[in-house]
Amino acid sequence: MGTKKNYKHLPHKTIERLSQYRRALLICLDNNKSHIFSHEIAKIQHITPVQVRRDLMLIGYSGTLRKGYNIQDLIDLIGTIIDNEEGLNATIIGIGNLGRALIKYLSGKRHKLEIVAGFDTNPDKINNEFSGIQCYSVEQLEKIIKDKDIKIGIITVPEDQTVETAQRLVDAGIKGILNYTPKPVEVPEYVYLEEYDMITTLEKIAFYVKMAEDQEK
Amino acid sequence: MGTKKNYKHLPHKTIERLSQYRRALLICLDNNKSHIFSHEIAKIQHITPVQVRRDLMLIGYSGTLRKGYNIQDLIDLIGTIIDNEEGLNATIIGIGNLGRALIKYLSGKRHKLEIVAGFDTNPDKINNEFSGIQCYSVEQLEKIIKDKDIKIGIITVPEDQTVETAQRLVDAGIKGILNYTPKPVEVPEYVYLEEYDMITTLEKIAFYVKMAEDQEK
DNA sequence: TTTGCACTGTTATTATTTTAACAGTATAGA
DNA sequence: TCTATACTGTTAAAATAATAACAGTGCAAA
Ligand SMILES: NC(=O)c1ccc[n+]([C@@H]2O[C@H](COP(=O)([O-])OP(=O)(O)OC[C@H]3O[C@@H](n4cnc5c(N)ncnc54)[C@H](O)[C@@H]3O)[C@@H](O)[C@H]2O)c1
Ligand SMILES: NC(=O)c1ccc[n+]([C@@H]2O[C@H](COP(=O)([O-])OP(=O)(O)OC[C@H]3O[C@@H](n4cnc5c(N)ncnc54)[C@H](O)[C@@H]3O)[C@@H](O)[C@H]2O)c1
Repeated sequence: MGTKKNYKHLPHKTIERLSQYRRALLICLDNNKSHIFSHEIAKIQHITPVQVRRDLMLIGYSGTLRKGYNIQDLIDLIGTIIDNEEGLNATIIGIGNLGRALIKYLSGKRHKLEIVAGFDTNPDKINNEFSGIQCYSVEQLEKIIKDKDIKIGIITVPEDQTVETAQRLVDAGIKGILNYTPKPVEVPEYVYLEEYDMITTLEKIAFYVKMAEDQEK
Repeated sequence: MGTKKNYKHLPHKTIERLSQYRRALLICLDNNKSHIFSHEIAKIQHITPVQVRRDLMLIGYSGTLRKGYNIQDLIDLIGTIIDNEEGLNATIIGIGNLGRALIKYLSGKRHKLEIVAGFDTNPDKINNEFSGIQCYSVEQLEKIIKDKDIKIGIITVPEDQTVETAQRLVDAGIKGILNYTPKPVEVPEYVYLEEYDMITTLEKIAFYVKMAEDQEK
């Protein structure tokens, strides 16, 4: 057993929750709190206190009895686990409605995970800034990904441009892709891919709303 | 054992995948295909053929040996499971960048799950249409939710308006909420809640990209 | 007309994730 | 100083989800 934990074996769901815990903790910190109980975190995240404690156990963090967890320490520890020490650069391809919403939301939020460029094909967008992020022509995609050492690409182009865009990102050496278009993409196994489609979430909600209604009858 | 399946006990993950299968199938239908194999569906969704077959088994659908599954039939069956027969109306609160992206994406896509109204506080938005959807003043929220029988609310207001918005939706009788703001909300147990924050997804990607890099060394 | 193949459908097994149970302990108050 | 309380940390059990194993079957080619 070395001193360095192997966070490699943390459950996927724990990784997701750690990110969520940190966001909640940052808000608590703003409210001038120094400590927080597992049941308080749990309430915010709609989960059980046990699950919170178990996650924290897995990352080897200990709180103080009757005081709870030190918020700043926990934020820092979560940072050492999920952040890349040197930081990780990301880019958004397609500066339309969705792309702009995401840029605006992310810009300046995370210093270890920064949007450092946007790309578009529309001349009206190219060479303009959006929420402080420069938009480049897609023609420069490969060059700028290399120059700025961009590792993560977020795809928000029109559906019919998705496959080509993903391929170019992969070829340019990107390591992670977040695809928000409804067109699923294929990537080599060494590229980490996540896809999100709101319709899945909405239809899931619709299903459970329907189930609840059927129950009533 | 009645004739009607009790889809109530379908795994949550299966529900999500059914929605995804249907989206993929609709695309295949456009391409003039009549049948599809489990391994074809699997490829699109980045899962295994076994998982596809298992999901279809759970909903009681049988394909044809050596021909695969009838696409139209499967689409219809998935519809009877996840759609509400009479349709389900939804609304988006906050017609900013994100709200507009979502409205545009959803409008006209699903006839059983329709966005029938938008709400905003900004006079420039109110009484205008966005992708064919009328935007109303939030002052009319309760009235229009009742009049139009809206069951699902999508929240895309500024963060500091989230809690109040959610409360009003609940009070107005909404049954499902999809919260896209970074502020977690609390709702009664009879309201089905989903929250999505891109930062979770991005930080998860960052984590696995980092892990992959550490591996290389 | 038989054999191999390429599929589906189902059961069995394993892995992952959540929940429960409970032991341990510092603090506050009697 | 003792005891109840309100927490944390850990192990055990249960629930959920994914994977594997394999039986069944009809077509196609020989
Ligand atoms: N996953 C979801 O929940 C979700 C929600 C809404 C929209 N979407 C999808 O996101 C995508 C963007 O939606 P939007 O509303 O922002 O659309 P949009 O039309 O407003 O934006 C698309 C942008 O991409 C640019 N573009 C076009 N081709 C390009 C290329 N080859 N390279 C780079 N940029 C290019 C366009 O100039 C435009 O600025 C669409 O595919 C849409 O279906 C997904
Ligand atoms: N979950 C995610 O991944 C994600 C991504 C991007 C943005 N966001 C969040 O989504 C929200 C919207 O982002 P945006 O970029 O569209 O912001 P925006 O400022 O462009 O839009 C917000 C809209 O809400 C309206 N509004 C303000 N108060 C309101 C109220 N009380 N009721 C109804 N409407 C009201 C505003 O007039 C505006 O039109 C923000 O909270 C943002 O943080 C989430």
